[in-house]
Amino acid sequence: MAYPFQEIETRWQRYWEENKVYKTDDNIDLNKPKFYVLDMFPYPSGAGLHVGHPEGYTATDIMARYKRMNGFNVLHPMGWDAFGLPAEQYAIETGTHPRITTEKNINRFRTQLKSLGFSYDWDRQVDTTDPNYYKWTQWIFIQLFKRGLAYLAEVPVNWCPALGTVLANEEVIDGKSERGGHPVYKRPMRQWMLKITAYAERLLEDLEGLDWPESTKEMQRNWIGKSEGAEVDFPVSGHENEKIRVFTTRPDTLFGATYMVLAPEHSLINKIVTNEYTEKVKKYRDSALQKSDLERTELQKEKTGVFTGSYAINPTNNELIPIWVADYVLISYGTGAIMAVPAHDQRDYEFATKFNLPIRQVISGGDITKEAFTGDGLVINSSNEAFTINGLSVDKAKVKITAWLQKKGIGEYKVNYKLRDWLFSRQRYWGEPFPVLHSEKGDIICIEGKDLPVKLPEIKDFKPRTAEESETDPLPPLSRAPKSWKYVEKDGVIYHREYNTMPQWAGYCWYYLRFIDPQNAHSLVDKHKEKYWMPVDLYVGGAEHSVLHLLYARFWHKVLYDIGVVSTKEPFSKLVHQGMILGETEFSVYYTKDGNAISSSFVTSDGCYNKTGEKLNKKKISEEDTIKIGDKIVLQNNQKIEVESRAYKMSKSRGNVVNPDHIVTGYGADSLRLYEMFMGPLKDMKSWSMKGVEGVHRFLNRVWRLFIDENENKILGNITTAEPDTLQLKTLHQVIKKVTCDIENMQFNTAIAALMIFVNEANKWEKKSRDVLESFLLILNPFAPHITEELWQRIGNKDTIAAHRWPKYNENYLKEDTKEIVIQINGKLRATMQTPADEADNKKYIENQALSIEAIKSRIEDKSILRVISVPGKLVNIVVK
RNA sequence: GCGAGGAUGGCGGAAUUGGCAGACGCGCCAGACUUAGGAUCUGGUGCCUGAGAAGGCGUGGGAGUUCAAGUCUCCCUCCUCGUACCA
Repeated sequence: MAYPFQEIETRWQRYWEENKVYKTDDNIDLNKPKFYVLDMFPYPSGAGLHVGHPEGYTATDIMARYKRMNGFNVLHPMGWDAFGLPAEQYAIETGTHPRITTEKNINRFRTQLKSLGFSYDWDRQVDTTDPNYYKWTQWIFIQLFKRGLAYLAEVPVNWCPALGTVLANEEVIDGKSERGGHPVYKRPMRQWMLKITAYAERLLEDLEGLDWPESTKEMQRNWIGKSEGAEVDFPVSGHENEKIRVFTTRPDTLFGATYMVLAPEHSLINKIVTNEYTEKVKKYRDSALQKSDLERTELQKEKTGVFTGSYAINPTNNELIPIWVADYVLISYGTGAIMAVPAHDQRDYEFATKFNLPIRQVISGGDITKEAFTGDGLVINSSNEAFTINGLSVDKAKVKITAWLQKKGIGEYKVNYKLRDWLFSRQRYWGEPFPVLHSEKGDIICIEGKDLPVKLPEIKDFKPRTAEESETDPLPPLSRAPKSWKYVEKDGVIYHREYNTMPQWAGYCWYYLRFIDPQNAHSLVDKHKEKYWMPVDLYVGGAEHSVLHLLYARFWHKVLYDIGVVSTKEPFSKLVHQGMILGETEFSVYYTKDGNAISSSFVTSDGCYNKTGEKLNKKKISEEDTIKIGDKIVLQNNQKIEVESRAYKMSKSRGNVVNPDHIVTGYGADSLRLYEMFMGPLKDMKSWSMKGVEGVHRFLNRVWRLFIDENENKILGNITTAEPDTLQLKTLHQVIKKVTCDIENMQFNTAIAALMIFVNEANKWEKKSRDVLESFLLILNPFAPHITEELWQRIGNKDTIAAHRWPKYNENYLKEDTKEIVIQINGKLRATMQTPADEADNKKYIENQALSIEAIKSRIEDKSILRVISVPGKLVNIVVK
C-alpha cells in the first residue's frame, strides 16, 4: 500500500551519518563558490520539536542540498541556544542540575532533527553552555569592556520580582516581561551595561544594504528611533546656577513653550521645589516611582502631574513659565525634561487643558481650541527685539532658531536615539559567568588568557531571591557559590567574582561565527576561514527575533569588525522569516447560559454577547456541521446562526499542537518536509491540515509507483534505456526549469506543484526513460531526500544521489510547434487558435487569422471594427461597436 | 493613535512586464476495480441562468486610468503583525 518509508528513512539516515555525506571539510577547494545557510538555532526545550521548527529548517535544507548539487561549498550547521530560564526553573522545582536537563533535551532535539533528514554537518554543532564555547563569549565581553563598551552603572532597570531578575528594555513588552508576562518595575540598580548606543548610527545606516524583510528593517529603525532637533537650556528663576536642559524636535515652537515638565526621577526637582509644594511633589514622585511601567503607560490615559512652585525662563521672550513634574515625561529619553508647547503637541495639549496652563499658537493652521496642531505651517507670534522667525516654514525656522541658540550659547543641534544601552546582567544561575574580578576598592580586572573560561560553579540552590522585599538588592544564585569560587587572590589582593550572569542573548550573538571553526582553541574563529565563509548568505528564523537577537548580534558583529576579528560589516546578508504555523481551522458556536446559539457577528472579541454583555460559552463543532451561504459560514441545521471559523496558534492548553514525531511515524519525514513546504509561501502564516499531509503523502506514493512494481517489489519493466520522446523531454525540461527557478526564489510550494504535474504526466507514459526519471529524482531530492536516495539506488546507481549535479534544462526541448493565441472581442475571451510558432509573433498574420475564425466572424458581422490590438505570441483583441 | 503586511472557489493557495483568473493539493460528485473501501485508478468540479447549445457574473466594497486590471491610481471596510506618552 504505502511505500515503506520507515525502513527507507532509517536506512538512509544511518548511511548519511556513517559516511559523513554532509560534512563540510576544513580543507575545501577555495576556488568553488560558497554558500553559508543558517537556521536560528533552537532553545532545546523539554517539549521537544514542534512543527514550527521543521518549517524553516526544511527550507534551509532544500537550499543547502540544491547549492551543493550546483557545485557550491555549503556550510549548513546546527547547534543549541541552551542557556536560559526553563532549565533553571526546572532545576528550582526539582533540584535537577540544569546541565542534566539541558543535555537530555539536546539529545532529544538532535534525535528528532536527524529523523527529519536534515543535511547538517553535525561535527560542527555548538552548544552555548559548553565551557569551550562560552570561553569565547567571555572573551568577547572582555573586548567590549576594554573598549569602554561594557560598564557598570547605577541605572533605573526593569526589575521583575516574579522572575527575580532584571530585564533588558527589549525584553519588556507592554510593561510586562516577555517571558511569562509578569509585571516589571523600574528601580535603580548597579548593573552591567553594553554601550550599544555608541553604534546607533551605524546600526541604522547599515540596514540599508541588507536583503532583509522591510518590516524587520523598519522595526529596527523604529527601535533605534533617531530624531533630530535641538537641546535648549532654560534658566530657573531664583536659582542662578541651575538650568533645565531639554531636548526638542521642534525648536521652531520655542516661543510657544508655556511651561516645563520634569520626569519624576529628575535630579533637579529637590533643588527647585518650593516649600509650599514639597509635600505634594514628594507624594507624587513616590507614587510615580512605585508604579509599574504598565501602570504608567497603558492603563493611565489621563495625564497627572504637580506644580513645583518654581518657574523657568523662556529664553526667547524671558517669560516666566511654571515648572511641573509629570510622569508623562520619561527620565530615560532625551534629558528627562521637556519644554511644553501645548499648541503644537498633543500630549502637552492634554496636560495644559487639564491643568489650565496657557496655550499659545506659534504655527499657523489647525484649530487649537479643539486640539494641538502638529502639521506644517508658517511661524507666527515668534519674535523678540533681537530676532524673529515669523513667516518662516517649520523647517526653515528650525534651522534659524537653532543657529541663534548656538550663537547665544544656550542650545545646540542634537540627534537623539530612542535606543538605550543594553542591560547585560541577569540574576540567574544558568548563564555565562562574567570574566571579571572586583576588588574591595571597587576596581575591576579582567580574567584573560589561560584563566578562561570562568566556569559556572556547582551550587545546590538555584533560586534567585525573588525579592518581594523589593527595597533590598536581589542576591543572584552565584552569591551562594562556594568561597573557593567566589574569592580569588591576585598579586596579594583578594578579589571577588561577579555574581550576575549574562543574558541568554549573549551566546546567541555570535554562534554563526563559531560554526565556521568550532574546535579552534586559539581564537574565536580562524581569520582565513572567516574570510571565506562570511557573511551568512541566507539566514532563516522567526520574526520574533526582529529586534532582540538581530539587533544585538549586529552590534557585536560591528564591534568584532572594528577589532579585526571579522571581515564584514554585517553578519547576515539575506534574512527570511518563516511564517507561523497555526493549528487546524476550528469552527465554533457561541451559546448563552440558557443554551441559545448566538451568531458570531454579535460576539465581542472577548467572547461576550454584544447586546447583553453576557459572557458566552464557546463550543467547538465539526466542519461537517457547517455550511457556507454567501460570505457567511452558518450552522447546517440552523442557518440563522453564524459560525466562527478561525485557526489558532498551537498551544498545549488549546490542545491543537501537532507533534512532528507523529507525522514522521505515520507518513514519513519526506511527507512532513514536503507538506510544510507545500502549505503555502514560506513567509506566510498558515494553518495546519492533516488532509494536506495525506495529499503530499499520496504524491510520494505515486512517485514510488512510478518506479516500483509493488507486487514484485522491484523496478518496473517499462523503465528503459531507450531515448525519450520529445513530449517526455519537454515535460522533463519544463519541470527542471520551473523547480530551478522556484528554488532560487524560495517559492517551494509552486516547485512542488510542478513536481506533481510531472508525476501526473509521467504516470501516463507507457515506456519511461531511465535518464528522464533520474533527472526527476535529482530535482525532487532536496525536498524528499530519503525516497529519492532509495529510488536512485534501486534504479541502478551505487553512490549517493547527493553527489550528483543538478540537471540543466535545455530551452530547445521547451520549444512549441504551435502557440495558442487568445482572441478577445472588447476584452472578453471569445476564442482561441493554434498558430504555427514561427508565425505567432507576426501581428498581421495573427490578426488576419483571428478575423477569419467562424465564431469571431459571426459575432462581429453586424458591428464595425474600431481597432484591433495584438500582442505577439499572446492575443488579439478586436474592439467593435 | 502610528507603522508594516494582507483580503482570490467549499478550503490551502497559483497567476514574469497589465494580456485565457482559479495551476497544484484538499474537499466534493460520478464511474472503474473490489467481499469491502477511509486503498488505488479514470473523469468532473468558481457562481448563477439553461434540458442543452450557450449566456451572464466573478479576485473584500466603491470610483478611476486602459483596447484590456487580481495586477496601476484614489477612497472605504475588515483582518494579522509590530509599536505605543520617545518630546
